[in-house]
Amino acid sequence: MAVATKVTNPARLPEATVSRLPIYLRALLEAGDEHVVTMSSDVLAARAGVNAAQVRKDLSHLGSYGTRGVGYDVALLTQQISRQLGLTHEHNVAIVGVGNLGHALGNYRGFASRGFRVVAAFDNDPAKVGELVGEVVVRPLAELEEVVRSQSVTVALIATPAQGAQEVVDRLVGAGVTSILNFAPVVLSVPPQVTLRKVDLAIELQILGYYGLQAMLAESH
Amino acid sequence: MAVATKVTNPARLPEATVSRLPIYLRALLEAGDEHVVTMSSDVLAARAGVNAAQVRKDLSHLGSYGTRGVGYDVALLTQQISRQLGLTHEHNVAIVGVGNLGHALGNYRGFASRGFRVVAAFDNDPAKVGELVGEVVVRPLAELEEVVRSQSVTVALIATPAQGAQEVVDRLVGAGVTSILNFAPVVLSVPPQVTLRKVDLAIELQILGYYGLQAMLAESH
DNA sequence: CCATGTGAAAGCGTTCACAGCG
DNA sequence: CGCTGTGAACGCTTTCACATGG
Repeated sequence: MAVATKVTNPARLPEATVSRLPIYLRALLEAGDEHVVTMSSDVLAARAGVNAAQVRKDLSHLGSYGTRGVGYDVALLTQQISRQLGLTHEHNVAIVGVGNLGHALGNYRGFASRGFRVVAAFDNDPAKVGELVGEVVVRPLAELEEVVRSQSVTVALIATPAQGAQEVVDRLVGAGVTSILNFAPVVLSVPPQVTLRKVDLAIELQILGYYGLQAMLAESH
Repeated sequence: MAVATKVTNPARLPEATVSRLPIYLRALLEAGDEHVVTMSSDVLAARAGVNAAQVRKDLSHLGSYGTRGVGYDVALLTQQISRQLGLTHEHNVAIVGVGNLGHALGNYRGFASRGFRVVAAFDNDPAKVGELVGEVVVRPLAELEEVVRSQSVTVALIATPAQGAQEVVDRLVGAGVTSILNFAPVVLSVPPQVTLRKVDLAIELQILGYYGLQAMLAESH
């Protein structure tokens, strides 16, 4: 009934599509660097490591940015995906927990490239306060709310031990953070309007362990 | 037609189930530490952050290890999941690429706990060769095949820059590695008998960016 | 009586196959 | 003619609802 607006329609994308858009974007940026002007779904699929039909279906959700018989304009598609992902906006990031991982995150190149900027780091160990991680000075956890608010932090990376993590998350959310990436080996809860994703090395290894075992068993008939 | 053997049947588990077993396992280990003897699917679900029906369906794939009217025996279920995940086997791990991330991986506690042991680290920067990462000495990439074979490495963590990664993977696979966890921001190819999983910070951030943007748009009607 | 284990239903995601358009 | 965009088919995952059994 309702006539859907077409190109400017901010319709929700399927989750699976959202999770692949950054892969397409990376492939397109690399292609752009190589001065590739146009790309078919076949080629993009090969570069992204997925099926060509999947690429077309995913991209069709963004609108109609391809040309039949030709392919997709690399520059145009790059721009459309960037816009959808909100990479045109700036995201201020805080790192909580400055152990080995926190340091690695702070020094990671690839934030700045696409609109993410680390503006604060926190740790509850007084010995670490004052250290430099990436380009910011480590502050005590007590200053978390104040800094999150004053620096307009919307994204947080949790690199604390498991035990303190839920409390940290509650405080971050209370101070206005809306997106959280959790590296701590613990299940965290957030209110529904906050997005929480996790990166868990131990879990990934155990999954690899399962398939490794299956391969061994298959090998020995 | 074929009569399926029951408990000892090493049937393939659904992928989605495999990816949740490590979460259940962690919850069960924590419960064990708290001297919890028995757990219902409701409680386990709450601790794992999933739906109770999901827990029961997942666990039903392992066999029938619950007691109706009571719940699951924590010790028994812990043991069954560990066995399924191959955690009773030892997995020798190599880290390739010893930058910030490689160091963080090398120092990560949580390998040893469940059958994974870092036995080698490699880097092609001569300045890094000889450094200590975790408990192993960094070796030059030239020694990769020799060490993978002599140390029976089956699992590799790729923490190199994007450009060298595919070549490293090819060499690892050639030398007998069967499971790879890729941290480099690039799409890698492996033969079908090798399991490849990826952890990609830039992609995770961009996904967060999408949902963060959606939340902002929703907020302003 | 209570919680498991499981068919059945509903929901998503992927892949196919081809109509349609440049 | 070639490649996109898409309806339809298929398969996997989640959730429901309840029969089953300790």
